[in-house]
Amino acid sequence: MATLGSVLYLSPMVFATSTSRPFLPRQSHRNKPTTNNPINNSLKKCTTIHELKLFHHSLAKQGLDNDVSAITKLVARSCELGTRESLTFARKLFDFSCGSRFMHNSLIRGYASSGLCEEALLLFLRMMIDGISPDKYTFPFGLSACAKSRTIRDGVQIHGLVVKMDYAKDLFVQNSLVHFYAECGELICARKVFDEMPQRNVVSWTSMICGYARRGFAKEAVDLFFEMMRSEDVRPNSVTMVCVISACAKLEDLGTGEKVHAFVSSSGVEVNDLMVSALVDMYMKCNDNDTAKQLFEQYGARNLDLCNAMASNYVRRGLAKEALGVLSLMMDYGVRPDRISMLSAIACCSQLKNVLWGKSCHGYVLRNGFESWDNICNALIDMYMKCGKQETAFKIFDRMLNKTVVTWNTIVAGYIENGDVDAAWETFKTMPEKNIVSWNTIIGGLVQESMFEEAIEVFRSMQSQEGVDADGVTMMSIASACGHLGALDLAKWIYYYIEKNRIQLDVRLGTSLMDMFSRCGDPETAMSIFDGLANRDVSAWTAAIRAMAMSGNAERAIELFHEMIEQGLKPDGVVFVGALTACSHGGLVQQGKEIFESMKKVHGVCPEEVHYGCMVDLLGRAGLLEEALQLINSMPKEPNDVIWNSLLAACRVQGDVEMAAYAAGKIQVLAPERTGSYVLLSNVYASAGRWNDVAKVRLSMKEKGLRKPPGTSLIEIRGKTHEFTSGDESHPEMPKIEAMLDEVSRELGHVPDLSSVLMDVDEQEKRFMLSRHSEKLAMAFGLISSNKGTRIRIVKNLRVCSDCHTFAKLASKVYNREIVLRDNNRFHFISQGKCSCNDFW
DNA sequence: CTAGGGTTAG
Repeated sequence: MATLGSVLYLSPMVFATSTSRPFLPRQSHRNKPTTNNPINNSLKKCTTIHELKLFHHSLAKQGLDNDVSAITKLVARSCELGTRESLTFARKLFDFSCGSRFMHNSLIRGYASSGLCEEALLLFLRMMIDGISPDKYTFPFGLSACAKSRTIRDGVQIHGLVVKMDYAKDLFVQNSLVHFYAECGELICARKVFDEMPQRNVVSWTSMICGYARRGFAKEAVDLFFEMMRSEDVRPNSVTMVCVISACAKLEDLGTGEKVHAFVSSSGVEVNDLMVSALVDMYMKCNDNDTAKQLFEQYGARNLDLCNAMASNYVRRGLAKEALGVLSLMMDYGVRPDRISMLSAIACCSQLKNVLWGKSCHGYVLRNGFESWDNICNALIDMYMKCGKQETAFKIFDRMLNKTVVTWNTIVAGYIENGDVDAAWETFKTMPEKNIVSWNTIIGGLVQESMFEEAIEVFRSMQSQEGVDADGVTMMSIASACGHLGALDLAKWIYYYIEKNRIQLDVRLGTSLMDMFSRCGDPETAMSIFDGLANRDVSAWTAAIRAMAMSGNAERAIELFHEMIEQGLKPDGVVFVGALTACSHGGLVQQGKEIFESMKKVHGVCPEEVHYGCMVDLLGRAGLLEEALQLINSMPKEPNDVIWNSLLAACRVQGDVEMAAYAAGKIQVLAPERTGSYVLLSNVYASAGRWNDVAKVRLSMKEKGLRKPPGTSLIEIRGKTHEFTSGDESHPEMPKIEAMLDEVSRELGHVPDLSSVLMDVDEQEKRFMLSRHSEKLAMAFGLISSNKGTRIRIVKNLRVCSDCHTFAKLASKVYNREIVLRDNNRFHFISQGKCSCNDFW
């Protein structure tokens, strides 16, 4: 496959600099009657400003340069070309001549169609001052200028004039009004004009349908299309079809899209390039790649618009390679990329972080004069920022005349991509305008940097101070932040907030919420969200499996896994991690083995390191340490530290000192900075009473400058989060907490498991240190400060210690409390003296 | 004379 980069360098013919193409108005599908007038015929042959000027010369030579009819025709043709130069030329002739109504109309139309809307409206005004009244042609041109430039005030004035001058019954004028109001976002006004029309033609319907579709009312657009099909004898044409197909694309509803497509095939509406592109775009947006590809192959890669639709959809999904493939295939056919193609191409370079290709795109942009377009500049800034070339990005940024909110957002996102949250925040604070994407960018950046509380704080100020409404993307970030904090009250509030504000709960948001509730220890709510999801993809099923696995319900997790396959979904690497983790946590050795075996054989998914890690967990838990070691040695790739750590953790539970030392040795070579392995190893030695070895491990940690990070536990009481650090006695309720701890150990007969203390100190000291573990402090605080019978939820940053685990089980029985303890590895649902982990973690 | 898809940032 030729890459974009290579084609850019190797095909000078394709990439030769072009003169900017004249802005020709779209061809009418009707054939215009040919005239035999010699002036008309020779004017028709003029396609450049140069030829028009020559024609003017020849008129002068014949003494016809004062002939009103000839000059009028020349002006009209000049306006039709629609380039800046031809319009200037037309204006000169216009200013020297009498300026008939027809000539005014021609010029207003020319200005409007080439985007010089202000000029068009000024001329409209001057025409009336000069006492030439507008006619049924002037109004559509003027309204089209207002629609294009979104100047509502002027358009409304023109509407008033239409009524006053009694043109309100003209079909063309009415259609123009519908289009104008719709384009300016005044859909209610547009609909009012539309509803009051005594007769409507296909343009009326199409304008209204298109207005809905473009303003985000895709459902209304599709409904109106079907209403048109039912009620009137008006038949849709290809323009109507393009509009309604694009509405289906925005709906992302395959069923409706297919219905409309079926109609196209049966109705005999002429299929043109634009319709095929719209269809391909629709199928891609509805996730039906096969049909999209089929159409793409059927209609060929020579179609610029079609390729653009394919490429932009690939980029949107992060498939940069595929997008570049389509574009280079297109270029192989000799089709030159336009600005839309370049938008996709630059976004590809940005995704691939390939600044070399990015630069050649930049060159092509400059050679073709695309850099005057804001969107192209935004894409280039994004590309240079993501490639770490901030200076180049800012050069483009400084030169931009129309910096929009998108431009600023691009800069903020660029900083975040480079991990510079401070710069992102400074830019965010000072940018002249913010929209929901700006907020989502900064909130997402904070979450990415693990600044969860800060993210939630920004989210709160976004609504309370700025009055900005959150959307689904905001909520996904916030749900992720909340999940990391493990704060269930907050999670419930977030769920409620989404319902209250009618934020659409699609699969992606649903999956985020499920993970949030799982991580907050509420698998029931996670599953109820899953039950309510309409279109479950593999990620959604994975979240459900994870929820069940986390809560210790391994059997249900495996059932879900099989149900998913029965429904015809293709499992990916991630869902296997979920299923295998479930087996491991639930001790389902045989099923775990079967699933692992089936990965490659049945489902064609190659097991990766994580999957081996799950298997080592699974075997180790069952006491099959030798088998686990064999599996590690049979791995196709060199095992990493995570896998050895799984074995080490298993050795701790099984009390296998020798293998523990072996595994720890491997980890210390592969990842010397991992403190966890030292701690686990010293745990093993301590359990075996080998204090000399414990001391050695501690000494070697000290030599390497490693310290065991302090254990911290979080507990949420009535919406407020309390943090406890191991040994920290600064909490204001400390006397009560101490009393509670004493009560448990004295009266409930809790015998401290002194082997959990890694230091060789005297017994009393050990006892004291144990009693000040962060999770114990948090549990004691939870017992005294929450209502009887309520669950106690604690989030710990490290693995829970075995003495604290025993303590929790005892407390759950004696005080009749459920305790949910989340550590850095898994959940412990503790109730009536039992834990969902079956004492293995 | 009036209507058209794809358009960068999260």
